[in-house]
Amino acid sequence: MILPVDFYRRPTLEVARDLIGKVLVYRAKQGVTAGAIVEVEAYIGEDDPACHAAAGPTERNAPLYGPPGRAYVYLNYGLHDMMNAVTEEEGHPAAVLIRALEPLEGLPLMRRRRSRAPWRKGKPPVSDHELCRGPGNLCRAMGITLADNTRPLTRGPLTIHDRGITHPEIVWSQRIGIRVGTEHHWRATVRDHRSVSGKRY
DNA sequence: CGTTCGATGCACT
DNA sequence: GTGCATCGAACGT
Repeated sequence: MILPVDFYRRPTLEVARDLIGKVLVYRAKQGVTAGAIVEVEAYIGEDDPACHAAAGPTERNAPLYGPPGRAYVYLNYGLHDMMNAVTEEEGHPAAVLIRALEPLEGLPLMRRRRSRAPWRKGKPPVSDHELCRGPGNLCRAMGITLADNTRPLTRGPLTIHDRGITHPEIVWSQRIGIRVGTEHHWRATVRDHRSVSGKRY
C-alpha cells in the first residue's frame, strides 16, 4: 500500500520514525528498483540551522515550503543527489532525508548505475548491502535525480510503500555530515543494520 | 580501527 | 567567491 499524503502531514520526527522499514520504489524505463528505508534524518523549520530553510525561502528550497508528500531533491558537493520527503503542513518547511536503504529489488540495475559513477571506473562492483548505503549512493542506485524534485510520492514512478515489514528496532542519534545543528538527535537508524551509513548503534 | 583530503556544480551572498 | 545534509582513497595507529 502506498503511503497517503496524511502520512507526511504530521510532525517530522514522527514521520521520520515511521519511514524506517517502509519501502522506496522507483519504476524507471530500465526497470524497477526498491529498498527498505534503514536510515533517515529530520530537518525541521527555519530555526533548525542545518535545514535548508534556515535562511528563509529561496528558489532552491521552495519544495520544503510546499505541500507534504513530495520529493525534495537537490545536488550536493556538485556530485551527489539527495532525496527528502517533504513533511508537515504547507508553509512549514521540513523534510526527512532518506540516507540509506536495504536493497530489495533490481539489484543488478542498482549495481550497473553505481558502476557508472566516474569515480568507480575500473573499480570492483560494490556488494549488495552497500548499493544504497549513503544518501548520494542510494540516489544513484535508484536513478533518483534533480528531475524528480517536487514529484509526489503518492503516485507516479517514485513512491513509498508500507509492505508490512515488522517493527525494526530504531535508534536515535546525532545527525551526521553537518557542521551546525549537531545537538539534535534527529537521525533514526535500524539498530546495527549493515546498510546504514556512518556510525551504527 | 581512525582521521584527512580532493573531486565537483551550483545556489546563495 | 564561498561553502556545502558526500564519497572513497590515502594515509596513520
